[in-house]
Amino acid sequence: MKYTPGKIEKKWQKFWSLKKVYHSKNFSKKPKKYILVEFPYPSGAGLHTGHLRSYVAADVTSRFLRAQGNEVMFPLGWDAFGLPAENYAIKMGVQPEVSTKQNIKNFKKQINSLGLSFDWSREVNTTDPNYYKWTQWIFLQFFKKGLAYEAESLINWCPKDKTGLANEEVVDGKCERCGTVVEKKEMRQWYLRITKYAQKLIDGLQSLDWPEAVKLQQENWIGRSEGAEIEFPVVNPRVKKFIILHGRASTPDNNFYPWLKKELEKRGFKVEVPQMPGIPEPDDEEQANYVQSNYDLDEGTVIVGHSMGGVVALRLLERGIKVHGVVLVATPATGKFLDGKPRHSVTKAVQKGFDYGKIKKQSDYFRVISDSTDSVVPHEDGKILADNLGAYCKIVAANSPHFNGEKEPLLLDELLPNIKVFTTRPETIFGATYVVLAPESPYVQSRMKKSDNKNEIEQYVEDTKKKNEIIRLATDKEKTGVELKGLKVINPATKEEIPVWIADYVLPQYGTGAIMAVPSHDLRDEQFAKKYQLPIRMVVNEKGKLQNSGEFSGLDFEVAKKKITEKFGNSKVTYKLRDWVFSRQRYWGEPIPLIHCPDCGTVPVPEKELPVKLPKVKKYEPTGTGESPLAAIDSWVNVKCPKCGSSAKRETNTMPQWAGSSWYFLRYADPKNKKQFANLKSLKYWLPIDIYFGGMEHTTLHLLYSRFWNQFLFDQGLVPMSEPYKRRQPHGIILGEDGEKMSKSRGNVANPDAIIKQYGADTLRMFELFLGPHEQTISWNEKGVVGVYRFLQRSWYLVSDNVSSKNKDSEKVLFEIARVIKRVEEAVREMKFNTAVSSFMEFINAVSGESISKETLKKFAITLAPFAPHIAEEFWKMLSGKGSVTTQPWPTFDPKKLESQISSYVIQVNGKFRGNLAIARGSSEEDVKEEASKIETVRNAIGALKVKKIVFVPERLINFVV
RNA sequence: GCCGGUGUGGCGGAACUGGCAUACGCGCACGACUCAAAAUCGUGUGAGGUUACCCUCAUGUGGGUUCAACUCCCACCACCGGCACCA
Repeated sequence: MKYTPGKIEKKWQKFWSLKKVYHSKNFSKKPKKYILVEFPYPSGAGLHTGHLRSYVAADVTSRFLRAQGNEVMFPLGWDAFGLPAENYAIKMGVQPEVSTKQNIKNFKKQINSLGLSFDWSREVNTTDPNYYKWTQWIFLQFFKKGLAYEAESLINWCPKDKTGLANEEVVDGKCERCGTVVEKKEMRQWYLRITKYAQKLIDGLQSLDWPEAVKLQQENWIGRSEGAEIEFPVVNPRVKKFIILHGRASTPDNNFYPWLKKELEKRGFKVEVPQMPGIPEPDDEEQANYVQSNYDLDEGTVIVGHSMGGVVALRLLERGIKVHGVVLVATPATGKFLDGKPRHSVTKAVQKGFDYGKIKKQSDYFRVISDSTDSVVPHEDGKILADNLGAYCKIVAANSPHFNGEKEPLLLDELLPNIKVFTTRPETIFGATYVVLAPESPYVQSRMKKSDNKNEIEQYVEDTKKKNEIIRLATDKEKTGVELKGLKVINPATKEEIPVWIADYVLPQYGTGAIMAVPSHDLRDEQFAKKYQLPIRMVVNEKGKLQNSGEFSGLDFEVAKKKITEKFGNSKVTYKLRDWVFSRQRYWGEPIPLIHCPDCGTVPVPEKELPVKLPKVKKYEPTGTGESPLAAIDSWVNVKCPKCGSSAKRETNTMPQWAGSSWYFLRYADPKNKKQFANLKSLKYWLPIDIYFGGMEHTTLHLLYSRFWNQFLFDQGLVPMSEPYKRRQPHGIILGEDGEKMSKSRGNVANPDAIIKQYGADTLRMFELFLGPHEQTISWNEKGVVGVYRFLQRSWYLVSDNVSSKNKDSEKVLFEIARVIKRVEEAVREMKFNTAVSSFMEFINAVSGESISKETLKKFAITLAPFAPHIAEEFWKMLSGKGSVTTQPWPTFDPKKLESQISSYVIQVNGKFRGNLAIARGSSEEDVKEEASKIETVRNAIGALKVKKIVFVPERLINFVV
């Protein structure tokens, strides 16, 4: 009988499917194992050898664990949303829905042709509305907890894919998918606040059984660094005095006034807080009179007017008083109040109006600060004032509504402009000889116009915008920058006035977007300082002791770091991780379930209306304008606000491909649930995942994102564990035969179908494992396939030649079968599948020609089944075993059979191999020594020399030292 | 630059806890079967010296520890992967 894989494999695949042998039960009494492989996106190209790496390994593991008596869940599904699927549909000129369905069908066929033991009863598909309903639902939980937010900012934009990208999707300044150089684009985008979980994501790694390399890579990506934030006050010699005008019913002793006075005085300014007349219902003119006649206001004065005090400040200027600056804090402009209570004096004062034309000329600058949480004065009033005064209006969240807190630190920032820097080396502050701002820094924007070299700065900022990420981030590039002339800051340690520069080597999104430059102890600062001839001062010597550092000189740098941080700043931890850009301007993704209402703002779609289904459209190509194709579908976009019922519009951006894959492993536990994404009881039974097989390339993408989602869901009490993946098993990349990455354009993509056709799935499976260690990168080389095929063929003859015999096992066979079971068991546990295959081959080589029993052949079939399940089933049938080989318990072996009665000793002289000795097990050192000494080669090696010492390792080795 | 990893025959690779380096497979050579070929089976296959037996040298390089090192320690080299003007 010949081995014909083509015939037997189809048959058994059908059998497994019909008998549902791989379906796993919830709440079985057996111990559970959850084995997971990364679910594929069903591309048009079909399954490739890269997929096989983890699928086959995970399949072997699953089958092995089943045989060992576990309830094993080994599911698969489809990650079918996203750019590749959409691009493929565009290319084929069909709807993504259609091509996706087709591709899934094809994939499934290929997967089944490999005999993989997936539990198809748990299949999920991210594009199925019953699935993405829950993706949307989870998104809304993020939204409700303030972890999904909308912001306008510079993001990475891929001009080819015509969509925004997350930071993780940009590799070397290029789009991770298509390799196009990304651009920076100012866009409104949805973000997930993954940065809030930065620390948790680092901490969680500790307890996981993951390869160190993977943990490290995630840790580096999150990029925690400890340092300090230090403020460098801006020099403004013209300001001598502050006068704080309190609000309508206040006194100088309440609100933030005493605190602010103290803070300003600490910095050497004169501060006055007049006790205004006429409270609680004052007259603005009367108060202005009082201030005018009792206090000196001049061009060195800054007036801080809080609420009604702001109105008085404007009145003073209207009268012709000149001051240096005016800061209006929560100052009313319309006379309307949010709480509806009347404040007649204020309304009366405001409604008289102001002569803004005149007022504007009386102060060098105006600044308006409103509180977004104000419960009295609408913050829109601030905008009105700012417009009229031509000033910059800042809307912030005050410590206490209407700035009624005892401390309002944001005010201090406004009154005393300073540049806040982040540094990991605060101990070098005495060497900070200049400060550098990122060109994108908002401070540069507001300061630029006043600068002495305005044009030069504007030009530099413009130039920076035009540079793409690659050029900007090239480290070998010569540093460039311009000085912000007319601006100086004070080094808080040395009290020196130092210059402020703008340079693109400082990045806007890290730290505070500003640095203190210490050219003596930072290479980049040094390059910059040398080019622009800025001073360089050594402050730490080679032995790590401070010098030229005032009272800190002589201290060890570690000690100084602590002390200096305490004295001049605050310790601060920053992360490189950035918030996750979560919207895409493409069609084929989950619609973001939000509605924009002109009155109510952004309103979530009510839960019972989920899923927000992706509408069917004719044109789904990207628009390129930064808007999703969905925006063009009026009938879908226009809806009623769920809160107030007025006309509103749907959010038209879709989610990135990473959304559906961020929680799919939870759905497998309870895939058909209509009321929840999965019930807690099922999750408790199955999770966490025992082994997660997948690629290294997902370490800082899917693996990080899904841990974040899971941790969030855990915090909401929706999942039972904070970490989903107990053990991670990455695999090496399979390169093409030419040693290059497999790609269609190179034409080096290996097609598994051809091998299956020629040699069968069992050969392909075992060959794939035999190629090399699972974690290692390997080149696909089909030459070796034949070796595995020969092995299966020899196994076939071994079994078929012995089925009808009544042989007994020879001693050798008993030893070999025990050995192979043991070795395979160990190999699977340690994921050394290549050596498992070797063990099988050695077994076949060793027992050919031996007398072998049916019992032993059955054991062999069960052991082989995880690797080559089809042929193993056939063996099982031939050997008249009952049922399926896949449901047989793992064979046991007698460990005593492994201990031969004869020990083979290695004989060494001076550590060099000189011969072997076969001697009865348990022989004494004396006996071994005597027998060994008789061997000629050993005698020759010892010769006339004297044996000084004998090293004896029982049952293994004897070494004569001469 | 920083952080990981890997270096073993012609090739893919194995070697437990320091104990016969090169298992297993490919390839190659020779032989058997055959009219012949393929397939299959058998034998051999690290390098050099020696026609035998045997000796010497070999696990990226140089050193060290040890009776004994692919394995442990130190220094260096090469390649692969990740991060990277991250203050």
